[in-house]
Parts: sequence; C-alpha cells; structure tokens
Amino acid sequence: MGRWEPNARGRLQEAALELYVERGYEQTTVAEIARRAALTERTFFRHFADKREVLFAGSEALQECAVEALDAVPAAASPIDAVAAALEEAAAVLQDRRAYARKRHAVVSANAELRERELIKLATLAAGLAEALRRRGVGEPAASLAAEAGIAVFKVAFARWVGEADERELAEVVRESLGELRAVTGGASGGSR
Amino acid sequence: MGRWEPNARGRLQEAALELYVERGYEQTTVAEIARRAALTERTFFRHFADKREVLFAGSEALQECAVEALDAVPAAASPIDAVAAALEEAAAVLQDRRAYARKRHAVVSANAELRERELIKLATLAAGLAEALRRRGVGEPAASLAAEAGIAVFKVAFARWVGEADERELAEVVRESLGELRAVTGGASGGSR
DNA sequence: GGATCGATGTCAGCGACTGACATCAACGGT
DNA sequence: ACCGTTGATGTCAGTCGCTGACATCGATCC
Repeated sequence: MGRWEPNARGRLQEAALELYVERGYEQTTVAEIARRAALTERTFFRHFADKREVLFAGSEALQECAVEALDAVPAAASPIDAVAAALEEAAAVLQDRRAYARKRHAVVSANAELRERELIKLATLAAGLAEALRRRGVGEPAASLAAEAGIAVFKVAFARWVGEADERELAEVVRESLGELRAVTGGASGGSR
Repeated sequence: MGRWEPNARGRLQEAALELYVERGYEQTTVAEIARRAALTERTFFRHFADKREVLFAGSEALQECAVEALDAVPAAASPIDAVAAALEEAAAVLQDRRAYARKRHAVVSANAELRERELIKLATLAAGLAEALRRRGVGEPAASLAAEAGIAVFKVAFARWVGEADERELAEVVRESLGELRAVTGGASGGSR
C-alpha cells in the first residue's frame, strides 16, 4: 500500500464532474474539487493545466485513435472518405461512453469557457486529421478543407445524437450528416440550386 | 468638452493591441493597458468583459453585416450560395481593414487563449448564419451544416489570405476555397473517389 | 542502510475579475 | 440661474485561478 491513495488524477476528474453537475462550473472552486478528492489545490494543478482541462483529459486519446484510423484507411480512398472513417472511429469510442459523454456534454454546453475549450480541442483534432491527410499525399487546401468539413459534420452529428431520445449509433448519425453535407454543398463547382 | 478625454473604449483597444504586439498577450497586464490609455483597470473591465475581449469588439458588427447580407440573398438561391454571399460580405469588411486584420491575426494566432476566443466567435457566427437560413425555410440539419461548412471554408480561406504575399482579395479566396470544398466532398451521396 | 526519487503538501504571491461606494462634470427641468 | 439626476470614471477591498520555491516522506535502488 502506497503512501497516498492511488489514482489521484482519476479522483480529481470524478470529483470535478460531480461538482460541476451539482452546482455548475463557475460556482465550483478548484479548492472544493481538491477537497472532495482528498487532495490539495496545488496537486490539482499538477495534474491539470487549468480548471477546465480536467474535463478534457481524454481528448488526446480520442485524437490519437482517430488519426490512427485515418492512417489505416487504404490509400485509394478519397480524402473525405478517409476523414469519415476516422470520425466513425471516434464516434465508436464516444458510443461506448454514451452516458458519460452526455453528462459531460450537458456541463460543457452550459458554460461559455468550457465551450471555448471544446472548440479548440476540435480545432486541434482538425489539424491532426489534416496533417494525416498530407502524409497520404493530399495537398493543401484540400487536406485542411476535408478535415475542417469533417469536424463540422461531427459537431452537427454529435449535437443531434445527444439531443435524440432514440438509440441510434453516433457513427450512423455521422454518416448520415456527411451525406447531407454532400447534398447541401452540391457537387458542381460553380453552380447554384 | 467633457470631463474626460473622449473615446475611452477606442483608446483601450489601441493600447491593448500595441502592448500585445510589443510584449505579447500573456506578458501584458490589464493595469498596463489601462495606464497607457490613461484610465484605470476597473474602467477597462467596464468596457470589456475580459482581457481577451478587447481584441474582439468588432465581431458582433461583422456578424450583423454577414447575417444582413444573407437575408438579402434572393430566396431562390441554395443554402450554400446564400452562406457564400454572407461570407463574401464579411470578407469585404476585413479586406478594408487589411493591415489591421493581419496584425491582429498575428497576435491572436500566437496565443492559445486568444485562439479559443476566436473559435467561439466563429461558432457564434455559424449559429447566426444557421438561424438566418432557417428563417428562409431551410431545415435542419441542412442549415447548420451549410453554416458550419461555410465557416470551415472561411477559416481556411482566411489563413491562406493572411499567409499570401500577393494581393488577392479575401472574397476571391473564399470563393475559390468553397469550390475546392465542393471538389473534395464530391457531389454523390454515397460514393468514394 | 543511506542516497535518491517522485508524488504530495505548504506557503507566499501575482494577476484577472467583481461588488460597493465615492466623485464630479454635464444635462434637463423649473 | 439653480438644483437634482445621470453616467462615466476612480478607489478599495476581496475572491479565485494559477505559479514558483521549498519541505515532506514513503518507496526504491544500490
């Protein structure tokens, strides 16, 4: 048995989410989170860069798995299909944590600072996907456009999935939303209608 | 003549941008900005919600003019073309403040907190465009997808425009980028390649 | 068994931000 | 011309996010 209770980081994450749900993000102090986890404020900031980051610890792993999925797509696939495969992989991960993802989303969407952090995580994911596309020979601006468009689709799909009462799979909503983006952008390069 | 020097808000914006350029955003304190503007820290926070917002004061006006441009598009136009018209209007506004826009962009892109704020402003713009699309009868998720895709195009186009040495018009880069998005998403709804 | 290490605690301090109250020129009504 | 109100600003005290420096002490390695 160690000198301290194990899993300090996990206890902080759990305590933070509980408190953010109970009284809201702004009304919660870092000292309170640390106290509920039986730690000190200083230790909180050794594990997480700031008060928001405690809710976004899994985002690097999600990005890694999306990028790996993109790298695994056959070279013959189009950029947008490669991005779609990566997003469906990410969707599958969130699907497995469905209850947690929804609770977390409720907290994040209730606060502007947390939404900002979410957006920069998505932008970082887009940059990672664009870089992976360039590795497979896609040029600019096609790589960035495919990645950013994919993230746009993912944002819309996630919002629908969270709001829906039924039990469709997130990956399915992503596929459907991508199809609707294709419909809305149209294929021709100069046309209207 | 008033009791105080006029245009306190403008002086604060000017002083802030100068200092952010001179020593960087993080190394600048609000007290220093206020002092350069011959005001107090407290007054700074009466004009701007936080230290970042002083760089984003024009974003509401930009959104308003984009939304108005969208509302003015003939009803026959497709959603994506309506969004394109709105973005070209916004592009024209930035084109007129080209030197300022580039200096400001250098400051914002050098700091993560400022990038977060920029992203949420763009997300707010997307929401405003989506709402305007819904007013013209576009359903969901088409409205959100068209708006988010438009913002994705705008982000990529703006980055290219800022990075380019030549003097192309931003609106032209936006149009070109939208064409490239169309090319990259493809028109068919299920196909690859 | 002693040196080292790593996770945590303690403490002092800065800077962002806020609420409460004071100030005082300008303005409008009488 | 006087006076009450208004609104932008100043002053001050205080909370909270976040950081650097140093102390603690079980675990681990030689």
